[in-house]
Amino acid sequence: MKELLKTYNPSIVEKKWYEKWETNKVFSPSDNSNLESYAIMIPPPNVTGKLHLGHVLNNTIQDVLIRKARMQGKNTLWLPGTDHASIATEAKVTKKLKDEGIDKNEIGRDEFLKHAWQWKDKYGGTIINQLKRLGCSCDWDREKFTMDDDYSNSVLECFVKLYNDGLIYKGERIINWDPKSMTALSDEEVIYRETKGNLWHFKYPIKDSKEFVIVATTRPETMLGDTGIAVNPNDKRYINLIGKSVILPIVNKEIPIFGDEYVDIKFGTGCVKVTPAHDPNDFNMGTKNNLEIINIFNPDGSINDNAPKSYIGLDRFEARKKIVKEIDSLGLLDKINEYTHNVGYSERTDAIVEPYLSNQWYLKMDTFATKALSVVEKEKIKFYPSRWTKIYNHWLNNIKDWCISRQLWWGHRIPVWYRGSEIYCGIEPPSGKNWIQDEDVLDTWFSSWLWPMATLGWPKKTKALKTFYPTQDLVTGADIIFFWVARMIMAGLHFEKQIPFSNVYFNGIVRDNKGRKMSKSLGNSPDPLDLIDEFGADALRVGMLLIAPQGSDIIFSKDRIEIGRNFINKLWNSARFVIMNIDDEYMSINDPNLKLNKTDKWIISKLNKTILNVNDSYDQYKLNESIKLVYDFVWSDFCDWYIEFSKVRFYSQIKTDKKNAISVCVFVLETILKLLHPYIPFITEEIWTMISKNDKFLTVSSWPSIDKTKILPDIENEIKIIKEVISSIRNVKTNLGISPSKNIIIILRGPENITKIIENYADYLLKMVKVESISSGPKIKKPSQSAVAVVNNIELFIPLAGLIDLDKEKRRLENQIQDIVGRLNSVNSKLNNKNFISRAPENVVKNEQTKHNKYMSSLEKLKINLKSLE
RNA sequence: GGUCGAUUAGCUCAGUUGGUUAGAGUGUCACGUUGACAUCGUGGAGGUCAUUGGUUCGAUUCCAAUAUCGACCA
Repeated sequence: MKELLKTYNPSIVEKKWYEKWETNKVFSPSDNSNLESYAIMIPPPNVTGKLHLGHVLNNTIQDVLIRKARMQGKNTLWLPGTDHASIATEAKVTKKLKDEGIDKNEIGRDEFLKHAWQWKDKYGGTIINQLKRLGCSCDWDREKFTMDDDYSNSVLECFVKLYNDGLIYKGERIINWDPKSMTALSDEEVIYRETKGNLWHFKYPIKDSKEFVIVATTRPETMLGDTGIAVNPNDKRYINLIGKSVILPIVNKEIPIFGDEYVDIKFGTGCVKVTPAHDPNDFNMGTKNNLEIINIFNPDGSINDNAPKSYIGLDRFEARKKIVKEIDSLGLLDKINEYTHNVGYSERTDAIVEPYLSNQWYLKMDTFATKALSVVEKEKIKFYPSRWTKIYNHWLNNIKDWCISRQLWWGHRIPVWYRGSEIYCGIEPPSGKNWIQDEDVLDTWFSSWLWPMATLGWPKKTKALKTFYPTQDLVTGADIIFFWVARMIMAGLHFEKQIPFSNVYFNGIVRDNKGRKMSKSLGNSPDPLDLIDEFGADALRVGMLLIAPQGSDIIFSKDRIEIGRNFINKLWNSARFVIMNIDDEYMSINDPNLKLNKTDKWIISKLNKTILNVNDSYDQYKLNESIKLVYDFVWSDFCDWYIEFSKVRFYSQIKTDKKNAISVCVFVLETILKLLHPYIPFITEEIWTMISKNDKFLTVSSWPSIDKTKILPDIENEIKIIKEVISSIRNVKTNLGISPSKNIIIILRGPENITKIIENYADYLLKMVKVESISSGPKIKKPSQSAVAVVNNIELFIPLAGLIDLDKEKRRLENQIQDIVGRLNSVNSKLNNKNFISRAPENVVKNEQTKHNKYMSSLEKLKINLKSLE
């Protein structure tokens, strides 16, 4: 007999199994297999990032899906990797150098990149090791980094193809400029937040007049670049001003007043200062009305030498203060209103984004968008939850060209070469001298949109690509639906003419117990590794998933992980009990010598039902539901009832009884381990090794099959009656203050077909609720001073002479009567309604009538018994 | 401002062709340890299913409006 520790200790077990799995390459699929393929590409985290709870949720879901597919016998690939996160990484390296007194621009591009690679080598890999601690079953041999040589080559080839197809162009436009990292951003990288500010009203003197126009602005500093004043031509207040001009204060320059219907008559004063170089709407008005375009900012957000001398070099916010002060001193400040408006911030650096006229590379999006819309509309790609489809559609229907160039060094350098006015696109420079490569790199998402293909070797026609592309499922946060999901769909359709995946599961956001997002600044984000150390990875995984309904945000607290740990411990102890009792060779479930009794058939029936429901839940990507089903089966069916039933046979004098019971226990436990393995891989593998005769890893064993012929409603019903009898006796004992260990006898009055069934379980009633003897009969007399329970139309009497407290028993019966009366009222209100009888479906009416009869019968019995106490 | 989602027990959440006086875990109360587990067992209390209308024989479920919260977009 083996003896296990009373409490499960995850730390040693988890380390041991991960090493064994890795050494034995159980996570590595074949590129040459006839089996059905199943692949998931990890959303690559930032290479120098650290694991947070969001990653835990996201990657646990992927691991659950991949482990189940693997057990289902598919050729299963979960491909891991990381991305280079251009802006964030460059900012970190720049800061590190600055702290060491090194200026990035002084050391130059090549030297800077050496430092960046050192940084990557130092911090890269941290998150990969953390994923291993979590139990992720990725094929680590295929790990990719978006700046690996082969991957980089894929990105550049992609650029060249698109350039040659005329889909990439360079253009001068107003873009979103991040003055902190000094690069252009795409529209998606700007986050708008409501920000308290002011609406400053300035008076601009009208030329050759003593009058003014009043303009309102949230950004006074931009006035240095004003080149016109716009009014709505339908605005009667100002119609006579069109064609005149104003003298721009401070700059002292004449600028025209013109009419443009774009101006909102109701907003502000109805007069708009126009700064074409620093506002997209002004840019449109400016080009339409032939205004001068004056850029007044340096790339770092300071004022350049297009401004009056005293402003040159000032930071934009310093300049703002100075402008307001100077306008005021000129007597031209009309008023200042408080004003809350949306301000754009850089997603990566949180700097206020500056609209900035700049020459950038763009990708034309219209044809990409049309195709990407179509595959989702036709449900070739499905979203879970489906509501994200609308958001996806809306974005694609309003899409603008994608600004893909970034003024950074860390990333894929744009493969375009210049010589004088000549331009050439290619990975290698053309022959001849003096070709200079474009200085910019590509947006990080321009590399990760190729992720499902380039990780498999695209554009080379590799075996891996043939075997695993298209992939099946993608699991990601909805916050990158545009950045990444939509663009992968575009890239897949354009380059491989195939969707990159069939299903997209959007996992929710992990929040703290006050509902706030986890963030570094709030310090409300626990380190997952600490949680793993404290509770074990299995507990963390199952704790998170139990509270993670499809796509909903989850409120995190340690309590949840304790629930996970408690479940792990419960499973451990149920296994401990089974293992302690394997002192003999147990039988296979298919052994003809195995004799199943009704409790065996019951648990097997429940088990098959559970597998059926679990499979259904998986099919709908309801992973919280499927784990809950197994959780309930393990705890409420297997542990609470089946194991308790089995103890009767474990301690029986008949040897075959024990052998039968332990055989079924082992079978059910093995199946439980299989069902739970995707969720809690470590402990299930550990227990599997201890009980299974099979020397294969659980990780690569088979997913349980269903035998519908073993789902037996009659048996389930019979056991239900027995459970009710047992619960009723417990209820009587507790409520009357009788010790659970007190032996009792019971007397059953009612139809013999039912009372006989109950009598068959005498051994169980003795073991579980100390029933010494049972007598029964349709008309047997109720002993005086006995408690009563009504179960399935049977009166169950417990003689308690000298022990019974009549008041307590009365109260108990009155409570039960009250309950039944309530139910009866509800049924009667339906049955007394003629419309219900005539219009409700027959089976519903019949069901209500059955309930009515049942309640009436119970009520009658309870009432008589209550009366007999008086 | 537009679009979408949420609102169920003290707390965290389940609950689909509309039909059970609505379920779980946690917390709470009482009781309980010589044969798996106190990270446990047994029994109890606890809900006008946000509000108001509508559809229906019947609404937690479908529809509309309102309130509150959240997300995305402008």
